[in-house]
Amino acid sequence: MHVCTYICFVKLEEALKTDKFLSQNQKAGLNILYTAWWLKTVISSELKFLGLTHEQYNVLRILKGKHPQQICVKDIGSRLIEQNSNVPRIIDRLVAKKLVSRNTSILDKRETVMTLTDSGIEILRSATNKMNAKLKTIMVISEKDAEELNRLLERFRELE
Amino acid sequence: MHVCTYICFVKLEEALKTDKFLSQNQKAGLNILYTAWWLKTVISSELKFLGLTHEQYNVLRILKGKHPQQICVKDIGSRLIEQNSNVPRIIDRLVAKKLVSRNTSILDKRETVMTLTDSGIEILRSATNKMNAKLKTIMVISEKDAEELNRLLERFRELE
DNA sequence: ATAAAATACATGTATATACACTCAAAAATT
DNA sequence: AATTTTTGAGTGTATATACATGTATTTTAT
Repeated sequence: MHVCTYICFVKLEEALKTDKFLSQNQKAGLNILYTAWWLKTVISSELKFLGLTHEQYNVLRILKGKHPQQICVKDIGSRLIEQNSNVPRIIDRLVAKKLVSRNTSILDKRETVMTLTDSGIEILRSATNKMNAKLKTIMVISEKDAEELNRLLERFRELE
Repeated sequence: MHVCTYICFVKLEEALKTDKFLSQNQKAGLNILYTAWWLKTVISSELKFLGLTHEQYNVLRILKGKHPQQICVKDIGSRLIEQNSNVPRIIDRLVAKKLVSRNTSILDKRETVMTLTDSGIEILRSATNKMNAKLKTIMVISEKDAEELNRLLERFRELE
């Protein structure tokens, strides 16, 4: 039994203590959920030392993508993986840590627009360095396999 | 642009509003996270009508697997996909709904053991029927593709 | 120009996650 | 047998998710 630093089991059967899967299809569903959980755990664990959560890091990265332009709450939300994320509250925490500045938009007063502060840029740089180094050690499948994996995941999400 | 009932984008580029991926490997990571989120959303949406959450459903299924034997908190936890789940509190809600009965183990008084109640069995039957019907309509890749997907996901989790 | 509808965000509630800490019971050590 | 260590569960806190509702602003329709 191979237990890695993050209590990761390579075999799904070992992770879930069962080998009763109705089909390869059902097993794939569970496998996707488990792999996502494992990946989130690894990522969160790296970010913890910087006092950031996974979602806070994702929001900072989205802000970086537009920097120095401002970006509104709705546009941040539409770029997040978990599309039901409550962006205003994630921003609350980033503002409290002075990593992000928040203002009402002049063009449309309904909108709240955000930009990274200097310390936001700085902490994001550290986080990204740490993350890239870590991901290099854990995501080790070949580009060809990764391409096939992407193809199958998109097919998995297709309906009918 | 194909938007399904669950605001699902088949193409990751559309889901995340970006096509700047550093590598197929990095894209695969995001793709796994997005697919897992989508699958959880579909599952949760089916269960909502029965007043169950995804995690409550998983715990009920684990209890069913042992029924009529009892199972302790630790063993439930070790069978859950999200291995940091706070099992006592999930159980709290199932006990409050009278779907599960909870007792201190006689053999080891540190352990708390659970079994399904009759209404627990009943609601799980409805939930499983609903879920299987739904999953049949959304998980439509071939068994051969699913097998390849499982192989690649396990390879993805390998280290070195 | 005014009223109605839509949009953007904030906020409230329930549940879950992640993790630290406490306490009782059991197991291991002396 | 007494003490120490480990284990299993419960609890507290911060954050996030999911979703409903409220409010101000903008857009559309009349």
